Amino acid sequence: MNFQQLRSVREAVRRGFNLTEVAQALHTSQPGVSRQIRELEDELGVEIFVRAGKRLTGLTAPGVAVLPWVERLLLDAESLQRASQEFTQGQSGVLSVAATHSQARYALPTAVRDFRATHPHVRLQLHQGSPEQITQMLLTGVADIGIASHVLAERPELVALPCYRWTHAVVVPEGHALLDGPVTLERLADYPVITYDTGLTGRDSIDGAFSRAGLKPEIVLTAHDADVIKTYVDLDLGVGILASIAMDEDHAHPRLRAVDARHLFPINTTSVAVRRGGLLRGFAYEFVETFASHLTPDVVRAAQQAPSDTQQAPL
Amino acid sequence: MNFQQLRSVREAVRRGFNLTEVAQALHTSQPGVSRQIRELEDELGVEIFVRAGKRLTGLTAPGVAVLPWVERLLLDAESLQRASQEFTQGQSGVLSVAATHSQARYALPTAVRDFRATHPHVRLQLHQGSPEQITQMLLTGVADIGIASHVLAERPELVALPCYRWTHAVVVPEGHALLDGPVTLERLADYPVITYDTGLTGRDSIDGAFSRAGLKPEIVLTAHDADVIKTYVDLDLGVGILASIAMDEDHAHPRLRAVDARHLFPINTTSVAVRRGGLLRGFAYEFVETFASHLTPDVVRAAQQAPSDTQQAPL
DNA sequence: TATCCTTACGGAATTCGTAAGCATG
DNA sequence: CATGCTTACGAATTCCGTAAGGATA
Repeated sequence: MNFQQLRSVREAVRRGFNLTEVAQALHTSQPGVSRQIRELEDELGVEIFVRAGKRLTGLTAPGVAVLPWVERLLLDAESLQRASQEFTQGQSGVLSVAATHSQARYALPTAVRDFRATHPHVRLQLHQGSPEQITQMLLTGVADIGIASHVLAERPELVALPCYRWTHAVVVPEGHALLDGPVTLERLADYPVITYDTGLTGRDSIDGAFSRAGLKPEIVLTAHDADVIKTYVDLDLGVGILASIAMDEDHAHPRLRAVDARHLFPINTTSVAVRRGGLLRGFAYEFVETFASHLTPDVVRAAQQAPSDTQQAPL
Repeated sequence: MNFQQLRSVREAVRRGFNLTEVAQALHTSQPGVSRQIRELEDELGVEIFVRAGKRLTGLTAPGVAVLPWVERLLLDAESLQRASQEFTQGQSGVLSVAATHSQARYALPTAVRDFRATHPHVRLQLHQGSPEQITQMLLTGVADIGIASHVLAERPELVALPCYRWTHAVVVPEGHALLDGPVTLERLADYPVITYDTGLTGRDSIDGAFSRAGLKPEIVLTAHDADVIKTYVDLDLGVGILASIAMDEDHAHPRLRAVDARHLFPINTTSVAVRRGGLLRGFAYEFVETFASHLTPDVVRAAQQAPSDTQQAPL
């Protein structure tokens, strides 16, 4: 068993069982990949891939059993390398962070600014994606840190640590009738609503609040991000419901007014997620601490070991 | 990076940095081992071992950081092989169980008998040891399953699952004065006591009960196991305190009488421990189930993944 | 001086890429 | 017939063990 064999298997699965592609990705020849896979299969004594004639079409039962271990071994090998890079490269290297739009646009900028000031030699990579994409980036090792307001760690391979809590705000054009008197769910439901797509930025908690109140608001537009919502509220298409952080002093809008809606919708929690059992470079832990000061390197490392629910760090 | 390099590093640490020994253990030449280590160090860019001239004397700081990952990679590689053996070897293979004397002598025999009947092609290896030795055997991969009445899983690399609860019994020769009337801690403390060594078979809970009652019994003999205790009680050296399972119908003694002491000492728990995150052969899970029927394969596997304290299975 | 690690060297085994073969959609 | 995996083969590389060298307790 060697790592090239494992890499070949992992890439073969990732690239839809096309060994020609795998060869390109691994910078080697196609017969080479074919051999690596065959050799591993021989050594283990099982067929990992289903072969339809001379074409790979899927995973066999043993393949399914073996694959998680292949991926784990390769991720662990990276952790080992990171462990030594800590000593060779000091405070330099690459840090890859995946976040949803809301986080990247409103929560992360100050953390990124501060981090770049304290860690000038770290190349920071930011990837935007849906919660599912972020999960995937963490699992494949594309990203080291994931940040989203959605539960990321439904997978045992990941640990999520709560960072901060936030609430929604209602946004209307200046002089809107809703501004006269207190905002209630009932009054809100009288207007067309503009808010996030399902699964994004606390949309679930918005739906939940309305349905618990027996209300069915007319949702006229769903968007990926607060900027789009604000744009259409400005065009008077409806009333916006978005994360209040998107309307704070730094992101005020000349013609729009925000009303705090924490009394209407449940509190949401933004979490940082990392691979369970993995190792990150020291500065990765420092980035998390910059983003959420209570998530010190020790806290995050302990959560990654996580014998019990240590990951429930206090907010 | 390759597995032979990792094996060389691991063995070098285990064998006290003597590469000549390592070479013998790995069935290779000593210069070979030397090279493997040097190559890994070159690739990682760090020195793993402290060299005093031409002699290895210890681990460097990077070495300490890297070693856990080396061990984890090698254990994972074994898990991968086990995953495929499940398909090649079916219900045959080797199962290594480590247990304390008490467990091996009184609790395990029926499980072993039943397991051998249902799994005739599994070669069962039993290792006796102290709780610390059992922990070590699990960590190094010598044993797959550990059984002890002592907390084994103080280490994050292990998961412990409670199997059954048990209490102590007081053992005296036939006609002993203690048999007249109820047994209390106070009356017990009037006699010389024979019981287990510190750290073994609930000795801690015995000490605790006496000290809470403000009593200091005279302990005239401490033993590793119940058989020794019974022998000396029979010689009238004192009053025995041992696990009640050692005096049940199957292990009754012609001249000795047991008195239940569950009202005197705290309840003890015997646990099964396995490596967290590891994979065992199917029959290993079945052995655990044979030993403790509520610890089904699914329960144990879930505990090994253990995002939270799922390992607290009901008794 | 005995033990133990490193360096040097040569043969053997492995590895890998090119080219040809063949099955599938 | 274009795509894609396997087999075949030869060259290059890597690997590994023996033998010699040097350092330490």
